[in-house]
Amino acid sequence: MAEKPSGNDDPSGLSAAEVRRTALYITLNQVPTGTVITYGQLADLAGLGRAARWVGRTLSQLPEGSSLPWHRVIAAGGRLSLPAGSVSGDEQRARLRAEGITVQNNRVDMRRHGWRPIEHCG
DNA sequence: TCAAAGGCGCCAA
DNA sequence: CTTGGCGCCTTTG
Repeated sequence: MAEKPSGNDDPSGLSAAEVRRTALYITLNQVPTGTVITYGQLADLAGLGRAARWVGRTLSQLPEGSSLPWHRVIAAGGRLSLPAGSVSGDEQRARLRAEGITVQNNRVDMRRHGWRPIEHCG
């Protein structure tokens, strides 16, 4: 007992980094269609605390077969972090629009599409 | 083991 | 709108 092999100490066979990344994928998968979420909130909901930066980087390094709604992840205030004109930026706008989300000037209405988990007191 | 750098979004002025 | 600073987590030597 009390063994701590440097590398992976997860009974599931997943490294700590893998678990974190998986948590992010799962949380991102929880985001319903036609809804958007911010990096900070996604990190918080994933249990990563305030690792908004880490989330942004992880999403930027997503594998080709992730099939995750990365386009639903935007910056705070409902602003798109991806610049219009870029491949991912253009695709993000197209996908959001295809889901019924109106994007104007790199801005999305969090009031209408902002994901609200259970909290309705506000 | 410890230390430092990197990278990115968030907030403020 | 632009710029600066912040703080945070991850990764590497």
